[in-house]
Amino acid sequence: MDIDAFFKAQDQRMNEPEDDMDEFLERMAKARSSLGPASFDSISFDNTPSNLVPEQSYRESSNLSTRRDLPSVTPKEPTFAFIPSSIVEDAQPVDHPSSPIFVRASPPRHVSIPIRTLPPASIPHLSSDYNLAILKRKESPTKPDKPARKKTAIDASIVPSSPIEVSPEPISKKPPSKKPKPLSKVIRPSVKIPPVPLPETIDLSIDSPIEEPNFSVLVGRFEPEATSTQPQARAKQPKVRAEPPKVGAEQPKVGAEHPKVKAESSTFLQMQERMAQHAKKRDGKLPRRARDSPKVSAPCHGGTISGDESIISVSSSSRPSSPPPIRKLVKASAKPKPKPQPVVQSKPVAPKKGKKKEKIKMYPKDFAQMLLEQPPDPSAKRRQQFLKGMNIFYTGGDMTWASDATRGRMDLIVQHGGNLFPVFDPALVTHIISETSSQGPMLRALGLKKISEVPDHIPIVKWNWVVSGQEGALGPLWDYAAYSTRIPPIDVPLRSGKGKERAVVADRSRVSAMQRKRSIHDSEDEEDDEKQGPQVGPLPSPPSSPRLEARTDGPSSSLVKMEATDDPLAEFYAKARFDRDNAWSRHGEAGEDEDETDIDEPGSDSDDDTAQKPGPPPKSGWTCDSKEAQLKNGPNEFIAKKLEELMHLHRAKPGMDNHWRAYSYTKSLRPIRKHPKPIRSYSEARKIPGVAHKTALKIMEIVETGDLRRIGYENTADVQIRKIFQGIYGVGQQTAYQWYAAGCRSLEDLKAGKGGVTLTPAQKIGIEFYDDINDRMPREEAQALFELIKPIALEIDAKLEVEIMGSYRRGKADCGDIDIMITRCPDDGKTHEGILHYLLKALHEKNIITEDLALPENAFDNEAIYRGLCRLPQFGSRRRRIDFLTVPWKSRGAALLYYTGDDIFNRSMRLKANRLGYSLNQKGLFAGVVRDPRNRTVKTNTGNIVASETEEEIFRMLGVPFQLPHQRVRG
DNA sequence: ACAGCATTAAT
DNA sequence: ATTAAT
DNA sequence: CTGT
Repeated sequence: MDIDAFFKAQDQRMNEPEDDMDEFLERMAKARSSLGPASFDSISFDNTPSNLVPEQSYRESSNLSTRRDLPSVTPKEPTFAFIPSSIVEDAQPVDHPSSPIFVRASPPRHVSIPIRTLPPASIPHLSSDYNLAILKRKESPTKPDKPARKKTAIDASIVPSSPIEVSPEPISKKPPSKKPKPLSKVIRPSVKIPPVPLPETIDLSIDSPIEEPNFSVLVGRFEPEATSTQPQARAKQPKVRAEPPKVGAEQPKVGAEHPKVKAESSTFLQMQERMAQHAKKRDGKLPRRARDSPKVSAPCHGGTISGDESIISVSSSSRPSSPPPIRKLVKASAKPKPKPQPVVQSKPVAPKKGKKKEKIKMYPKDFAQMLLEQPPDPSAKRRQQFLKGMNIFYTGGDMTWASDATRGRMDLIVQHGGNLFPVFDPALVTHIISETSSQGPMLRALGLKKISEVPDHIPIVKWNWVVSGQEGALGPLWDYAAYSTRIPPIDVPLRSGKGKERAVVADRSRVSAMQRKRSIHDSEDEEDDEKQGPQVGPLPSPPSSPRLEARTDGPSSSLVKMEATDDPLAEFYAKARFDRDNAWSRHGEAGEDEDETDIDEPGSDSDDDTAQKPGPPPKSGWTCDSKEAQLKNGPNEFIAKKLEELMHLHRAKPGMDNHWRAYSYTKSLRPIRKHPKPIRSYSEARKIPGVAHKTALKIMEIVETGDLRRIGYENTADVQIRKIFQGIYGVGQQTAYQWYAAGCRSLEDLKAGKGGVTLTPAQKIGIEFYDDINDRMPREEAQALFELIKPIALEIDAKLEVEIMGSYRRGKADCGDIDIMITRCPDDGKTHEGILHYLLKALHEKNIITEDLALPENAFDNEAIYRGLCRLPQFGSRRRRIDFLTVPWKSRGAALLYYTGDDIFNRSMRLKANRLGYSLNQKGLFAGVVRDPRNRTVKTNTGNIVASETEEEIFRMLGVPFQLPHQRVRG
């Protein structure tokens, strides 16, 4: 598919007025994707990491875009653009000077959105305001039907970071290079819109986390519509505080009197016109190439580039520049490396049509060259020169024209001190940074036939790597490898966490030396651990690490190696453990052992488990199958700790990516802890279930350096703050994110209602007793409370069954909360209905329960849940979280099982139940559940309860060996 | 390329 | 319909 | 992030 097809799709769309937007978006997406990012010129974005372009850049950057002189298009009514989801991922909130709600994506996704017109009919809920909506397109292959993807999902939480600027006059009149006078006007809900000239593109930032992998964004005017779908969007709006009424007078009215969107036909015409223009440009003006220019070194580009710097409309926020040395280098090196890119005469895409400044199409190489020619930008000095000394060859998605993205990145490379190379010169280039992971384009860009032709010492990393530099230090090269098959050399490790300040310097000799070692390492990966040990160590070995030195000293036994760890006695501990574990598995629980060693990954089996019935499930692999006692204090605990830390960081972040990442760590953690001996090699790590390449690398980093730098990168201020917020009862990722986005940075901010934040009652309590709630209580205290409460309950009805569950029941030494289950045998005709109500009342009176967090819908129901805070009636006692739940007698087993946990264990049980065709919840185990094939979580029919009264029953039904509460620890 | 960790009460 | 919680 |  090419651009034509793309437009065609759009056309088509226009001709079919109403109906499904999704479909359209889908098609567009298809068209777009086949187009390839680089060629899709009209949608570009600047990926500038936020830290590179620190804070105040908000205005700066928005200027940038406005600076671009866009042809003034005066579209009729609503115009919309869709943005590929790929550019908005990982959006992070950033402060905004004037309004807390305007946050910039970070790394700021600077989005230039081409505005295209679409038939209004296809856009639901338009208003008179320019705004954004996300159309979530959740369709997944499994449920590709329309019902699944409702277009209703409009999420107004995305706001233009730079208010859409609309100048009274046609844009074309705007003085082009004019320092973008501050956004002239903000269109707000009320601006009377006489056909307002729209810029062809607008710049905006995305502020809220977007979890949907598939979505599109509409830009347009939202019609205030009291539709049912609207409320959401609206609901969120309030939080989004309007910016100070700059627009003042303009704000009059909205809605009704707003000209209804129509004029489709004219819009369409216009569109056609524009497309025609595009076509013309495409055909007529094939970009003059500088391709013929012999050597790269030759600064002979003047000719090819008609015009001055202004032609470049790099979306990056600063002018290109280049440190002198670079130029030198380039020239010096300029060997005829004339591997001209096999440039497919690809069709230029969505050419910028601007009269004043036309963006000249250039090949990446030419653009790079031009960058080098530019006078250094003084402002560049402000940027961290973390790429200094590196000779970088950058390639975008393909070798067609340098897209805005490519240009911006090249610009950034230069600005951060990198020596940008227009062409790949294996002799000089030290780093290859790519945007693509597909080999084809990459090879074309490099002018090579095989990736393996790239000298080993030259890492090929993704752009992400550069972004990582924003954090203060570049990430480990190997974490950003563009090709998993080609692991870049380990770069100079920054000594433990604090190495942040230090920039990585690419010392080629050292690098290659390391690479050599690396190769050895790799090739011998499978070899004996004893031998391997020494080889692992020598890697980067800056003189700073005694540990490494110890290892490099010579052939050392594993014991010697272990000696290098913090605890001098570690070896003995480990040895002892190793011996014990071995003995244990050999003798004691041979059968279980199998069980132990394999994955806790449920999904794997389902076979033998179903088949098996007698005895302990052989080699199932359900987490819940294997008994688990003490898996702490393993020889790899220090590794697990680090990984766990990282996991928590990921968990604190929004987005599915992080979610699964964290989940993945959860799964690998157990096996790692269980690993009987210290992990010493990459291959050894790889063998551990749940540990694949990435994690193995991390493990090795921990083993070798005692630290995991990724933790530092991940542990940014915003994450920390969000973690604090999430510590508040009733606050999760979303809320924390929103609050952060609203400008809150501390609990005080929240209390003060900064950014328009409003707290729910529960949240207020959560803040008030923040520390208490987040601290765990000693087991004894839980017990004391329980023993205090139980009699009170029994006083109300002596036949109640009162059980303490949760971590207490699992025998933990400290408890995060107290879970008390209440039930009652109904044999005598009575139930515990209403008990909870009276019990709560009594406890309140006795000041044991002090605050309520969540009251049961109906405390008289025999199935209710209460959450609150309690305390021992003693001076100085602290608040403790307490939950009461009443369950029907019949469900007590299932409830006990569920509320005893732990959660991982529960999920595992449930998953297994699912796979076996059951469904397990706190009410019982159900058989014959029919699930909606499109959405497995939807039960068409609830099935029949097959077990619920006792835990044993449920275990048995699921073929899981019964485990005492304390054995159910999985997390 | 894609699924994976479920289920529910409360809001 | 979304969010937090187990 | 892992495994299929």
